[in-house]
Amino acid sequence: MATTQSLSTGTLTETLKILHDPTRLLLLKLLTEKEYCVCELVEMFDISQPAVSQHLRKYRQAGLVIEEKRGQWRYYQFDPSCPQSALVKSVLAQLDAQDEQLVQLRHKAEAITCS
Amino acid sequence: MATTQSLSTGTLTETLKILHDPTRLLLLKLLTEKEYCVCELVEMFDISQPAVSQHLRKYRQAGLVIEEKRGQWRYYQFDPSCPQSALVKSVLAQLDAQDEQLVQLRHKAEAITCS
DNA sequence: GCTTTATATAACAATTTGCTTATATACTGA
DNA sequence: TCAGTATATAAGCAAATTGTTATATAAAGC
Repeated sequence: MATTQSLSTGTLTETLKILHDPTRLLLLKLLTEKEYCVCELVEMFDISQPAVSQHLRKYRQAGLVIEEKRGQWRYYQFDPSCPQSALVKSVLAQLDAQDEQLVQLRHKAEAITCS
Repeated sequence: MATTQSLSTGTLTETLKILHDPTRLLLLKLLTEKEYCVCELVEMFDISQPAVSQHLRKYRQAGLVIEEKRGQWRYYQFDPSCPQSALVKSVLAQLDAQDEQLVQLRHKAEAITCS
């Protein structure tokens, strides 16, 4: 259950600005479920590797994700302790669990292993 | 208490796209509290009348607000029965009730009467 | 050290956004 | 009917966004 927090208009709208892109919203939804390696995400989404990298950078700069370097790879996951956590969770909770795009992405993820 | 609903990625991101603008977010926050006449909003925000009108149009087109014509004036308020209602409420609930911009707007509102 | 693989950054084009000013529409009251 | 007030729409512009391709960086393994 997401607790209510107090965000300024600035922080709130900055966070919404990041979430409003469909690709990025789905990306973050996945990152709340488990950690993903960048190369897995690149295979799952129909955009170039730099595009994925740039989306992740936005999340990194906003402090919404945790990045972990392991060997050649970088793993990302949602940071549940970030100040915007309650907002992000309540927004993502509105997403239909059976949303076609989301289901398709999860399906793709199953067939992919990084390394 | 906002109930959880199921929105598609499309509807969800379209709604977030509307909410991510600071002016528009504050505008909608006010419209959830009580109805406002356009001319009141124009006096309260430091933007031109067409700018306010255009923000309201976005909300109207997204089905988030109710418009009521009374005489020469048009009154707007948030439509709590819209499909995105739970999302909107949970987003606005994250806004600090003492947010400086919000407090200032409410203060301005007190000094304004339309007609 | 060189090559391969993973990832980030830079530079750029197309599109979208949020304002502005100018103008149209519509209601009100003398 | 005309003038004033309220609101919407149109046109135009600067800034921001999201993708692309090209390139830089860094780790891994031969």
